[in-house]
Amino acid sequence: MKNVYDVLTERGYVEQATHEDEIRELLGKEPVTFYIGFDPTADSLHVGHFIQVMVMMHMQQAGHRPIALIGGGTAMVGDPSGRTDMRQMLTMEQIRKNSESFKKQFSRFIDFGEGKAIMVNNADWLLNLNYVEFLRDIGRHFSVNRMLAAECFKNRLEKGLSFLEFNYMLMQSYDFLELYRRFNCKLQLGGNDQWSNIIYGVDLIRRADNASSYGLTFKLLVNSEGNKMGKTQSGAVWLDPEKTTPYDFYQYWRNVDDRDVKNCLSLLTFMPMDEVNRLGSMQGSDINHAKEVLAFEVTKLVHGEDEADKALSAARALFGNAGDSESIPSTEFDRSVFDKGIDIISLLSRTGLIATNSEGRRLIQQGGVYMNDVQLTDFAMVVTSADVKNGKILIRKGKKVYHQAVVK
RNA sequence: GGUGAGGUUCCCGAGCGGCCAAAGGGAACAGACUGUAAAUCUGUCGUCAACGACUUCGAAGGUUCGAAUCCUUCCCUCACCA
Repeated sequence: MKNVYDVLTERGYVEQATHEDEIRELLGKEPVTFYIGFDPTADSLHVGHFIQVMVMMHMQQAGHRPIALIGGGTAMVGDPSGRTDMRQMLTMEQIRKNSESFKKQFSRFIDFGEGKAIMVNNADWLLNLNYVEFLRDIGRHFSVNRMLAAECFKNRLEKGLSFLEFNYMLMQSYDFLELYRRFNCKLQLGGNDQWSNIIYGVDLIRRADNASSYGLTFKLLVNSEGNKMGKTQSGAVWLDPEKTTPYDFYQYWRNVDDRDVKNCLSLLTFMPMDEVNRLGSMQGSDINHAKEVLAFEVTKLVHGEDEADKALSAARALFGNAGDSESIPSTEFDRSVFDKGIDIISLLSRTGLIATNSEGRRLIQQGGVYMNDVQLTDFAMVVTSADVKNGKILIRKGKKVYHQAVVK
């Protein structure tokens, strides 16, 4: 069997490693317990987290034991890495709720059965630390001079960094030490923005327990222009179907830039690499096929095959002419609404396609709204039962945002 | 605690008594072109019962016919000093 380190490298996950050769050797010869931390700063994981989860899945498949660490304690502080300003502080209650959501989502991807994986929350050990004790045991191993030189604080030194956040690094390092002691966890993985935090953890384990540990970071999911992927006008692309519908999720991947297709296939699906290479190197409009595969595969992983099928089918119905349009996002309306008639602006507003009435008028004036594939020109028009086709009205905003009003 | 510089519409950033719903850029949205791609071009981009009205320039008061612009107090940020 192929060494998982080589798999991760080949697929393009790996960015930096503390000890490349040792890690590779270790992963090749024995099951290794490793961890990745996730701070519950929102009520759902998003695609940025998903790439980390993918790594965990690869590792678990190779026989290693993942620890999914939920940062209930560290979220109280907030990681300053790569940020230009301080995070909004979360309340205990929010963090607790978010942690619960994370927990559920992890269980969908990772097998937590009998010793195969562990889920922990660092709130369990961080929240009850004694300040002075912590400073004496842990704090003494940290050099402020070195910390200030760390990449992750760089722009914060210009913009301002509170002592609260400055401590984040110590807490994360302490997590690693704690997991090393509890579970013999010798390897910490993370996004490349975590590099500083990780190497200080490795350092701490050496200083405190005189033991070796390792760190490995992964590429962040960025597009060909270097911008973080997984952001849309309406926020992040979430894994929670309530927050990002499977259809929208599918569409996000269906619409990636040509140049990102290969990278996404390799990072976000389990497709064999020769297939990834074949699809990723398609040229011209052929690459649309590869995008369809990408969207389908990622949606399948996250939402299951049923949802992926539905999304694929809906997309084909709307953009081609095959497939059925069942699972296009929809809003239900009472029959009486159309019997009476409803002005188009209110209709758009109730479907959530527009945020304000002005936006709706503008859209129509610009020719950006279609009803049953007919471009609208009059924003004062009234929609009635006569416009209902087969119990629904298909509304299109712009070129590719579809919504249907379903009559109940 | 002292001194200095600041807080402007999603972001960056001009404006410093009327011509300001506020330049410019970015993001975003729509149109054209396309392949549900990119690039490019055009338009839009506070709200509303919309040729007008209303609410915005950290907060609250005040001066003025008139304030984002001046004054007072307060809150916050940054820099240097302590």
